[in-house]
Amino acid sequence: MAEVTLKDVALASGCSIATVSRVLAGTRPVGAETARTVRAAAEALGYRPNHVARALRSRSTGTVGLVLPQITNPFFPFLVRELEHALHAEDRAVLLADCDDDPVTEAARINALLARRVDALLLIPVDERRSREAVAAAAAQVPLVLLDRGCGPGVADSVAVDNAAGMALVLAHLAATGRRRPCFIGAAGTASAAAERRAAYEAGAAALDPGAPGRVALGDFSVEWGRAAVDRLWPSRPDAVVCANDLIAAGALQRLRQLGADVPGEVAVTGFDDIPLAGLADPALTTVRQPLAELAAEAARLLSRNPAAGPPAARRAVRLAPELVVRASSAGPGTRGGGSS
Amino acid sequence: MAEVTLKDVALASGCSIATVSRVLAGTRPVGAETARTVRAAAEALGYRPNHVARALRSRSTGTVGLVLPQITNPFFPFLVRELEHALHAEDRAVLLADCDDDPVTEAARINALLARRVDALLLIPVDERRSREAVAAAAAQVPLVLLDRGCGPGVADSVAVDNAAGMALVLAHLAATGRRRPCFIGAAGTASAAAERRAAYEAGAAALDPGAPGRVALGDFSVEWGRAAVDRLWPSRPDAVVCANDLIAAGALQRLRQLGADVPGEVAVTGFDDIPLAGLADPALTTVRQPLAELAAEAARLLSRNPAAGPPAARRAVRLAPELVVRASSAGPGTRGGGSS
DNA sequence: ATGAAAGCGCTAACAT
DNA sequence: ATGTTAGCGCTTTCAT
Repeated sequence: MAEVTLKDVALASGCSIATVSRVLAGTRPVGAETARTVRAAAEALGYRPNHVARALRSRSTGTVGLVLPQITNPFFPFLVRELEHALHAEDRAVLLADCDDDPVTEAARINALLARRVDALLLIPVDERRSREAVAAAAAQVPLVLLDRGCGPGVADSVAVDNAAGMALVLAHLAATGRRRPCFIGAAGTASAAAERRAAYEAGAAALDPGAPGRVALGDFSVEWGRAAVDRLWPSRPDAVVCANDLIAAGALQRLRQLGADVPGEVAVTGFDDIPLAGLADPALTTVRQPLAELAAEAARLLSRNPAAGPPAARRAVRLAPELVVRASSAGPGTRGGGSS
Repeated sequence: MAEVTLKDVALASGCSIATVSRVLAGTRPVGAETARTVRAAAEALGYRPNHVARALRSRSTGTVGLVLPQITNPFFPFLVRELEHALHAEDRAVLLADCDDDPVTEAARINALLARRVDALLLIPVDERRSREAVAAAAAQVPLVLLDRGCGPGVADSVAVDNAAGMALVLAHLAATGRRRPCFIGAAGTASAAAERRAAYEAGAAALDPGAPGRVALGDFSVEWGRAAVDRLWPSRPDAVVCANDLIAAGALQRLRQLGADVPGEVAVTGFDDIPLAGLADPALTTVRQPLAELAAEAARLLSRNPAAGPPAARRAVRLAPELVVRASSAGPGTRGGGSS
């Protein structure tokens, strides 16, 4: 039951602990014969390397911190899963921190992870502005990649979906299916997803209808806000309700139904993100699917970029193309009632 | 930019590193005067303890592993959030592992966390039987608490909701609102949530209707299964569809609506867990709410139980009482149409 | 109350 | 290719 250490393996295999270390860590060339002996001894004794000691000596914990605003936001668990798999695949462990959507908690969590000597930080900032200081400080200490949301220019590398492209897909689809009076339910604030989707709507919708950019209601990314916003926008009788994410769209859908509106016959509803809820809504939500696995892979790749080579490499801002998922909530106006897809 | 160590603080404050350690870790009595000086020096230099070195020396990483079947199961993120907060509150960090619902991956993840020297393991087993071996082996090495699902008798301490009590609440509610022909859509397998909810339904429903225990369909905990199961059970015209969790209930609701059934007028539908989807469904789902914060707190408490005291303390199996949340999907049969609650 | 010194288990120079 | 020797930064005896 006592811990088996390198020393034990060295004793058992009749060579020095340095050699054993080299064999087991594969760090230097080693005699084929010795290697076999050592591995056998390690196996026999049930040796398990002590990552803590290794980390202290090598100054690398093999651990990355994952900091996110709220794990309960239904969009994040999928991202977390992909990240966890991508990282474990290269033998890095994931220290998880949930910030409760609060920049102060976020700063505390970042510090806690830094104190634990994470090799790198993967971070979805709580707030574009209020997270900046803590994020910039952290980025000065370890490689840091921003995910999904930005945090001001030049703070760190970032990976996100191309929000503008996604919104353009939605608007093109609505135009192609004959919608002419769109409106937009978005989120206030400067978070990149909120701002970019809003800006893209305003830019794209003007081509459809000069009045469209005016039909905008801004709140937060919640179901409740989706419901409330419909009360503000429905009186202007839009034929499409473009929502900044699926939660808002779910709320909008619910409220429209309560008001007796015919979706999609009278009015189309679209979301963004393609969380599971989108497929379950009635009618099922047309939405924009984020390339989660690719986002995760790209983030992991960015983390592994050797930061020591050459001058402080320019920040990268990777944007990945999303995909439109057409479901019943935006079926052509002629198609009354819609079916589930 | 170089790391500030205890030695630097000792030099700056003119005392030994041992004293500094004692001041900063609050481990032993120390002169008030010295303490002040040391703290000032630490502050001035921006000293940050190195948890890795501390862990190597003290044989405690201050880290607990959280192993779960699938973070994308919508029930888990809430539990994860509560656990994260409970643990960070006592300065423990959380290493997250997602098992992709696969016992083999689960075993690998457990080993990875053990190699990282987690102080303890919080684990939601993938499978009652197939997880047992790996879990038992892990429990022999570190304190381990099972969450939400069991893993055979006596393997480890466990914390879960009282599934039988929850199901009894549902059946009592249905009986009180005049339902007489319930049926049950559950999950096959031996996972405790599946088995206990199923058994409780069968026990409780027999009192309502001798034929009820026969109207049971067993699949998995998914929306798809909920949909499919309705096709099997609806022909027998139940007046209540009791589901083993909210995902199943969401699927059942959707399919019933497609078949033109009137919920709740003609048939009530109930879920279990109270995930956010439950409130969003139409009609909103009557369900059983798990006391998540209490479950998390209890799990954290169990982890902190000093395992070194006395004989290997008997395993604890803590069961917490759930709460019935009545919504529109089970409004009395007379109340046609229901409103959103 | 404080200091000196010995490691925790490992990797990385430096020898050989 | 292998062994020897220093530590990584900290906590913890053991002295004083």
